[in-house]
Amino acid sequence: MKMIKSLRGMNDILSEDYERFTYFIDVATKVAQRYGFHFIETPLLEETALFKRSVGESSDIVGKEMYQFTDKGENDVCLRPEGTAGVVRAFIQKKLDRAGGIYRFFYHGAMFRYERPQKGRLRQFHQFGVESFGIESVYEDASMIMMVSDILNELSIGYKLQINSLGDNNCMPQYRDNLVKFVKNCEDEICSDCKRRLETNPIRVLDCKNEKCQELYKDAPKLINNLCDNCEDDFNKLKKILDNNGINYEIDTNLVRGLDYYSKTAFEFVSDNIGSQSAIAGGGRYDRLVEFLDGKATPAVGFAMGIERLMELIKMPEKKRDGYYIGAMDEETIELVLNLVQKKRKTHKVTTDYKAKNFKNHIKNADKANAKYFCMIGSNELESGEIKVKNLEDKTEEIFKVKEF
RNA sequence: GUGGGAUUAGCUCAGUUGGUUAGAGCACUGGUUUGUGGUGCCGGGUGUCGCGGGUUCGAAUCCCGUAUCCCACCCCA
Repeated sequence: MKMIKSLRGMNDILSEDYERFTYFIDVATKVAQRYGFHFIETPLLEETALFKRSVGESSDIVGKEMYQFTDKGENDVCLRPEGTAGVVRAFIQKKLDRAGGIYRFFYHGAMFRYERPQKGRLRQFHQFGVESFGIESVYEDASMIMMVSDILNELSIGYKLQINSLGDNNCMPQYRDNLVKFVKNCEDEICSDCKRRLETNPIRVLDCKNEKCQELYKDAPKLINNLCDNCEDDFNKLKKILDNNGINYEIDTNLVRGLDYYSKTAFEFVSDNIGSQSAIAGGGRYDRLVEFLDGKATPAVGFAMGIERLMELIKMPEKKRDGYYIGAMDEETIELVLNLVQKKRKTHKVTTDYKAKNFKNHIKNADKANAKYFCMIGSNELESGEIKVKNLEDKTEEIFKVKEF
């Protein structure tokens, strides 16, 4: 019979990986809560229309790169490819846009994209993200960047921060036209990918990997030099806040977003240590998305980080010995041992072995289990009613009465 | 979707121009030094050589297909 394996690009997370995984979630959760964010859980499955509308019909994304299917009720549904759309939908559905005020959410969970897998790029992967609603001020953008920085610092992950401004309705469309005009002038020389981008998503020519194209675009207009007053003002403020808080960054005029609802602040944290899929966190302002999804216009900003990519970069804190190991030396003491184990488990981590073994074997087990305290029960202990408990860290021993242990 | 590399023990990997019975380290496991630790010693599974075909007297080795992983591109919400 053929062995059943997990689907392509879908991994199990266990043992060491799981420890790293939960360690990341714990740290990120703690930091997000310090910034005043609250957990939100949204469904893994949503109506396809939600993503169609938020992402737009433009590129390959819809249909080609989403897990889309018709369910038994004939609904066109989709496994969520990202977290923002669902959170925004929930925000609108709970009428928080009408209620007014400030709402800050964080989430983490599985996302699904039907792509060809690479390292740090799976079909089922996990993201941690936050979304903030109701704040127009660029200070929120800045504090979001600082939040990511805090998380990465606590995990001892090195990074580079890149920022850019995407402009808004006033300046972006005009800039796009100018860029298209510029690129059309050298259309004969650009690569075939860029020719296609010119039609589908012109801004994306800016981060083309072809060296020849980059050479051609060297003198292309830069959005950063064509921002309207409001956008420029905010971008300057952002830089100032980051400077004031000792956050290093570089301005990457080629850092772009494909989708229409993004505006103003865009940022990305990248690592040198994980190959071409180097972005470990990305975010920005999306003041238009709530309205796109039929809510009342609400300014918003958020970010998401890919947990699998971060996992290989996390430096775990040193493991400490923890809990007890209790072993039986003779057949007749096994029952007593198991009683003590159960009693102790009300308050501590306890490992044991169901077989009577000699001292060496037990202490080996204790060591493997990374126990902090070690005790053994044999005929001697049965007679005296006393047991020795050894601290495996500092090698001291203490004697307890069995009843009081 | 496009191009390239890989797949042998639980893990990391050897494996001769195709030749008889398939290798190391670690891990695992049994015994043992008869009560104080990451040991020592003796022994042991370590295996459909990714899967399916083909060539051959004979395939881990050569050929074709396929799956998965890795690398780069596309895309990146």
